[in-house]
Amino acid sequence: MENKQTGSILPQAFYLDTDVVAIAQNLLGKVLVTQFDGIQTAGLIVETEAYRGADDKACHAYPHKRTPRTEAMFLAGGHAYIYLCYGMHHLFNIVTGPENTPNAVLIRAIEPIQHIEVMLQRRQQTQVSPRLTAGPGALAQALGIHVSYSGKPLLAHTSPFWIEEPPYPSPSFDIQIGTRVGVQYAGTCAHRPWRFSIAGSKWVSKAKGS
DNA sequence: AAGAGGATGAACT
DNA sequence: GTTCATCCTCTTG
Repeated sequence: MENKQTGSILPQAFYLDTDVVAIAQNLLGKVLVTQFDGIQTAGLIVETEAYRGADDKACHAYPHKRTPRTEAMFLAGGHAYIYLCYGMHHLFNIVTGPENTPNAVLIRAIEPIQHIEVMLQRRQQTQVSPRLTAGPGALAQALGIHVSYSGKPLLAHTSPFWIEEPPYPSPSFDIQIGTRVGVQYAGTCAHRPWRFSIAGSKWVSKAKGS
């Protein structure tokens, strides 16, 4: 029942890199923290996907297309892009690159770290298992993330969410590379190896088409 | 104004 | 492996 505050928040500079694919890899092993109603829940990022608005048909903002939904992706790196998928799942993305560069990293799975009992309650589960936080819709629900927070920054402890360095030196890991899930409509872009996960982690989602 | 489909997950057979 | 819940967004007319 303690709110650990040991990690340091990643600065905006981390998110301003124009290479969203590199950032997607660099986010593995970092800690995603959310804070709602004064209670923090957190998990280690173990699976990500990169989306690039300029030339990636799988990206909602392709090709640089502004709509009310994708507007948040045009913010500077270090903001959240959250949208509702299939009418019920809130998918959490991190905007990257300079302003007006609609790139984002989808967080697909985390390893629960903090206030797991709160996550279980939000998910209406009783047993801790990968089902708790494996998959973008699952982890968003576990962390209390809602589309109404789309466009919020991740840069301060006053934000609803942010990303920290892990509180202790994390062991080195290999990165598993694959194709993104559920983007078959994107033609050849669907074959891009832009899905990354921590090799061997049991907290990574089981994807159908990869 | 209307319709199709989606960066999913759970519960089935 | 298959079905389907559920609703917003975008495209088309």
